[in-house]
Amino acid sequence: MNGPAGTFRPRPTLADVARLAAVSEATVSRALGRPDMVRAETLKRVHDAVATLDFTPAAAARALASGRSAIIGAIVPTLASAIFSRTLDTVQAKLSAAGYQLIVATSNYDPAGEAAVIRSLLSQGVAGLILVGADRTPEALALLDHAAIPIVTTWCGNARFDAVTVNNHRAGWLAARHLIDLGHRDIGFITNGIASNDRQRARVAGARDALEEAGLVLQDNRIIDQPFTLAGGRAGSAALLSSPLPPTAIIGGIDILAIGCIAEAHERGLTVPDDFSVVGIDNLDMAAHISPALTAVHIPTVQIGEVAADTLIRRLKGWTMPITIDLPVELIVRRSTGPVHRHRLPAGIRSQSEDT
Amino acid sequence: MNGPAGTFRPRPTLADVARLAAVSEATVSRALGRPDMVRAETLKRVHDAVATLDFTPAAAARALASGRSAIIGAIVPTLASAIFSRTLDTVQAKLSAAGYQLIVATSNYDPAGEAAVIRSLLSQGVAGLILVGADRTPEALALLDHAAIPIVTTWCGNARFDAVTVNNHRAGWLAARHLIDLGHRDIGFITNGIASNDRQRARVAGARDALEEAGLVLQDNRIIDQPFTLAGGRAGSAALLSSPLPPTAIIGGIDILAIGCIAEAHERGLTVPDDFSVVGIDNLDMAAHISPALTAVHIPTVQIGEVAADTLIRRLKGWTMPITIDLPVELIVRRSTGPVHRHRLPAGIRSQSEDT
DNA sequence: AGAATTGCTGCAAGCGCTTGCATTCACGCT
DNA sequence: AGCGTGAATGCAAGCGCTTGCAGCAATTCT
Repeated sequence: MNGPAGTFRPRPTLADVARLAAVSEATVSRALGRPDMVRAETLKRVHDAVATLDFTPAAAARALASGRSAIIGAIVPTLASAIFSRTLDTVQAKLSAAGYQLIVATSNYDPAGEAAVIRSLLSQGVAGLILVGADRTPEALALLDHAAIPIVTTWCGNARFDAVTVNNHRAGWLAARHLIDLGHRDIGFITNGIASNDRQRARVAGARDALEEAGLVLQDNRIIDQPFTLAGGRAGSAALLSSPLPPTAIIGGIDILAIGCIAEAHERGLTVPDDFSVVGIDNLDMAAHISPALTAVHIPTVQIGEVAADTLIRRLKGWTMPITIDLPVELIVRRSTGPVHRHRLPAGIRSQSEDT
Repeated sequence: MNGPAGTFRPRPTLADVARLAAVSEATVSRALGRPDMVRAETLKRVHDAVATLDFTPAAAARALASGRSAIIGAIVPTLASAIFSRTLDTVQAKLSAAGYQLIVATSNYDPAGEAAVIRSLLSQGVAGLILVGADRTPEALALLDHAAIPIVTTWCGNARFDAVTVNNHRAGWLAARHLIDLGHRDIGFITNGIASNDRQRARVAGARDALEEAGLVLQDNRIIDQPFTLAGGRAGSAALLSSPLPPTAIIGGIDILAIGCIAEAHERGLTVPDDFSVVGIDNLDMAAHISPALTAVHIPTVQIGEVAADTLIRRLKGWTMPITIDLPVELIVRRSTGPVHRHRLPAGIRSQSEDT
């Protein structure tokens, strides 16, 4: 289409190589795929022919004939989030090093959309699939079960598939616990799409549990649903701060949301953590560099990608034992959290009205 | 592998559908691909059969038989940068809506690596390719020319391929010009890999030209090479600031670098823009929300993705006219730039030593 | 009414590989 | 010398689809 016209020469095929090397196609095929099956001298002839013709096997033909393909699919909610794109960067690198290609598709956090995407990746003949989370429609599950290919879910998992998980519940718990230890009694949580996002659901639940262990409670009106953007974080914190008795600390279900809170604080002339504390979950690179540096629960995204890719590759090589690998999360305390400063009614009194 | 064993049932094929619908395979194929060629009643029978068998055509077979594939490739330097992953997010969405799959691969900013990746995508039989930049090894170029598939380059381009570009030179120029207008005479530029990164090269050149138009010069020691990370931005600004007579303003070749500069300023107790001004190029979401909000040249990444995908799709539909679309860049002035404050030697005197 | 269209459908030949099986050949053994 | 053995190669049958061409009715035209 763009190349110089007239010079068109069709791609060489196996047959061309075979002819040039004076062997059968079968031998060429084996020379390429199972070199141990051909005599060294023949191998060399084939390789020479391949080189002079600049032959590259047609993946489609290979896939059709062998029933195997070298392409694996990944479905993430979005690529526009550093979280997933970082993970995919690693996945891609690992896969590519192992000779696989990566097809990526996005679901936009929509379970029904995910099912559709699964279907189309499956029809593409992917050899394996990397998915995010364990929430899935029955249709998607049926598709997956029927596919008979290795699948690994990331971030969250269940016994159905291999999984590389992270304890999201604990992430929420750590965030809340840290705040409680600092004396916070009233904590807001900005999150998104709890109904269909198991990671967020678990994080909120973790925070709630930490609070309850301390005899406190995460009121429903302290849980704010906002899009996963800085603006969402700002709007969420604005909502929280505008309540008559605002929380003294806010947890962002993801770092971006937490960073949005800090931005909103700047905008309002409030200072973090003196006016309120903020903790994020993810620990993006960014977290350490904004000011105040963000206290955050670290989610090892890069490792998730590494391990997920490794797990998939192992499966493709014949590994048969189901496996789920849980990667540790860790609280990184920085400057965005501090002890409660503002005058607040003592918790004992407030609880009268709030416990009902 | 994960599904319940024993229930294994091979994927239905065209033949199965044909049998069930009591028509020939050819008719099924046409019913699926060119419905206008099939009588309405037949069409319905086929569709029913497809539905009851839950048939999905095998992409590999289709590709092999037809010589066309529905998968297109994108090669970006990295997925770990918001810039490219945002663009890909759009590309993916557009492509998917048009019935194409997206294979992504990364080159890690390495031209030789890119050539290898191009080769493997080509052997995968991609129907089209989206590339970043116009710098390319001869090997890659040969591969591309020979491939005879539509190709669109993004960010930078040349007449060889369709391109969706952005005037990187102007981006650098705008950034520098803005600073010059504010009275800055000595400007630092943090960038990376100019040798093999045409976008950065153009941005630096743009800044240099703006300076020269004003009778100033961008000294070589004011151009700092650092990795494209926040830490790189910090290190770069640290280097610049540690010179005996530091520049009064710094341009980050990408926003991340500029944000790193601001982080470094905070760390050092300096304030931006009073102690020095900072401008970025990209205008990430983040830019508006950090403090001080970053003055930046806006690069329309989302639109680049949109337009690139559209261009490719149009080509795949038969469009034959070479096209290059240049998208506008724009300076967004925020709070990270201001007039020169610090006492500096008057430009006239300094120029004695610096002009040589 | 007969010929020429037109609209649908089927036949069958691949697309470029892989792979089970048969064949060949060179050894080493008895 | 005869034969089993194993290694290397070739033969040929697909893999699941697409598509040029032919066949056949139903129309339309003269």
